[in-house]
Amino acid sequence: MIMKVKDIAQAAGVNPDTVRFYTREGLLNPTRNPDNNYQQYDADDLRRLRFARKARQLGFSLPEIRSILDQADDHHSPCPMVREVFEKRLADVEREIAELQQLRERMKGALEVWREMPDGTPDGHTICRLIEHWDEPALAKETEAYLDD
Amino acid sequence: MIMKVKDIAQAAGVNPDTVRFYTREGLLNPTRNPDNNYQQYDADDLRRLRFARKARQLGFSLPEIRSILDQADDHHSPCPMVREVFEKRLADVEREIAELQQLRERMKGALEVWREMPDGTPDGHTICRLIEHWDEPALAKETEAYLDD
DNA sequence: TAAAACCTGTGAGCTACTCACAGGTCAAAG
DNA sequence: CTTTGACCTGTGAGTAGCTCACAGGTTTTA
Repeated sequence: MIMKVKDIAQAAGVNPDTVRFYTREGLLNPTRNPDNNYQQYDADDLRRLRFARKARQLGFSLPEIRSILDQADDHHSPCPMVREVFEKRLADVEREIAELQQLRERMKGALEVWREMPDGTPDGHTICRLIEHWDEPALAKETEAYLDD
Repeated sequence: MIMKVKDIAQAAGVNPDTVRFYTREGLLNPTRNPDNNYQQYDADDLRRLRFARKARQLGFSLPEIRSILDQADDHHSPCPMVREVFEKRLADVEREIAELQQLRERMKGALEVWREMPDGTPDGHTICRLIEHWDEPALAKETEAYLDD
């Protein structure tokens, strides 16, 4: 089964440019049609592409995916590494969720407060009191420790 | 009050490079010391910088912030726009949270399933069964509708 | 046979910084 | 008075993962 860029892109549900990009990045290994210089993708490439997309959904980076693919090519089992990276990613996701939830609560609180505040025209001292009266509890003591994060 | 890059950066708790970047982007309007060509920031710049940082924490983009600042310079009240963009951002954050929570559940489910799966060496048909046996319910019917998102 | 639709590679654009570089300036220490 | 170190300057590249634009070649369809 020989596929051109658009064919394999369609079969995997991605943008043809993504296929080209993954090819550039070495995740796919198409052959060449010597007649017209077109890329020729086969079933193995499709498998790799679908794998890469699934891994991306799971939060793996392209270098991680490439390294999994490379190990698989060398007949090593990449799965232990997958488990490891996966657990790290799960922790990342949990942290991201916690941060976003915190942000959401702060935004909701701000909206509450803002409901009673007038708009007001900037007067040289105030730019937008809606935002200036937003307190960010996370960033106290600004004048110190500006290189710590 | 005249401040050099490092001073204002420290006062706002940001990296000096960020100050330079914001200056390049037109968010800050320092004057020049003709003697040595150094940037001179004043209290107004500090106010703008602090405002910009707070707005960033709220999820505003730099173009949005610049437009708020510009409107404030023209003595218009930017606050109605702020309320509007803010509510959009809140909706974005809620959506992000929902997506991440979905992802987390799927990841947890996958870890459950994987606990019973052997690692297995790739055999030419299978790359990493851990990931290949991950089902993504969100992306059904891959071969159709690949341009819909 | 001509237009439409595809293919090619390369390069830029997106976001919000951060860092590196090469060279100029300035304050305190010797 | 000179040296040393810390600061300043602007520009350009790098980050992640695509996406799009461009200019030109090829294949399919009418």
